[in-house]
Amino acid sequence: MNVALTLSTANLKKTKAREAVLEYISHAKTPISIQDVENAPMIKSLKIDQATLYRIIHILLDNHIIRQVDLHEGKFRYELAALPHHHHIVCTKCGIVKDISDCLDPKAKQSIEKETGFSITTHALEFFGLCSSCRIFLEK
Amino acid sequence: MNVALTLSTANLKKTKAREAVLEYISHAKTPISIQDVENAPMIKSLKIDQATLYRIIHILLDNHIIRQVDLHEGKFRYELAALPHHHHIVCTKCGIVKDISDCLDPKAKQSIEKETGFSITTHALEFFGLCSSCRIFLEK
DNA sequence: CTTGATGCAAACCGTTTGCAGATAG
DNA sequence: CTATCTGCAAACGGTTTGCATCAAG
Repeated sequence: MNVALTLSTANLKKTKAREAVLEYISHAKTPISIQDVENAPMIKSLKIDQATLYRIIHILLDNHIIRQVDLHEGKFRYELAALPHHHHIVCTKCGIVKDISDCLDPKAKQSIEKETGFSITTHALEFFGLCSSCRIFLEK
Repeated sequence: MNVALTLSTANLKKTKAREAVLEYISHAKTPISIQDVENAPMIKSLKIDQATLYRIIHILLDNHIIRQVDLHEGKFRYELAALPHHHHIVCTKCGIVKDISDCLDPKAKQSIEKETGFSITTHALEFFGLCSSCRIFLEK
């Protein structure tokens, strides 16, 4: 992804902080938390304030450049909004997160809308369990 | 549900605070938050400390009397563990929560375990949208 | 009588905010 | 030059903790 172009397309001022944060998120292999962002060497060296990081994240969310992910950790994570729709599986021991391509049967949405009278805009689906390494470790 | 019996079956001391909290949760129609618990008149009149409420909730969780629900609100909710497995739909405008009976195709679990190498212990599925009242209100 | 439950106060973590000064356009 | 982005510090809401006291068994 072209970070500078993405920012200018969204009419956002190009600043060192914004470029660094977006650069970091766009290279992440899993959804990342604000804490991950602050600890990234690339960001640390710029000494960006935590409040600024939160503000940048909100701007990127508002402009649909990133999306929020909630893996029931008591904090949010973020990933590029351009990624295709998918879900996540989390290891409850080591915390590793993997993407899942599988999704709901699309018929489910309609039947739930009918059942509840809601109009559904989004859904979230998270799986929890043990990754293969943790499972092997626990079996010993 | 018999609150006193539930506590004694789990070898938990029967106290006013525990009985009141469990009584309250067992009559709730939707998953409730700690804040809901403290604001319930029944609980308020007993002047139970917030720290105590959190401790009671943890004990009930540990003993599988209640379960944690995460509706992406930045806080947790709780519901009776004895309720049959189900999911939730949340109105993003007014916050109302409804239960959903629908669930995943059970085949999905196996295919995801195969795809990822994880052994899945739980999953969570949340729907977000507008309830019928809020939708009507917004259309006007 | 003894273990463990409670109240109180302090602290935690993730997040938001107000304000003054810096900087992109 | 002006709008807005940033750093700093303070505060927030949800949650956890240490410690002394109290009550269930």
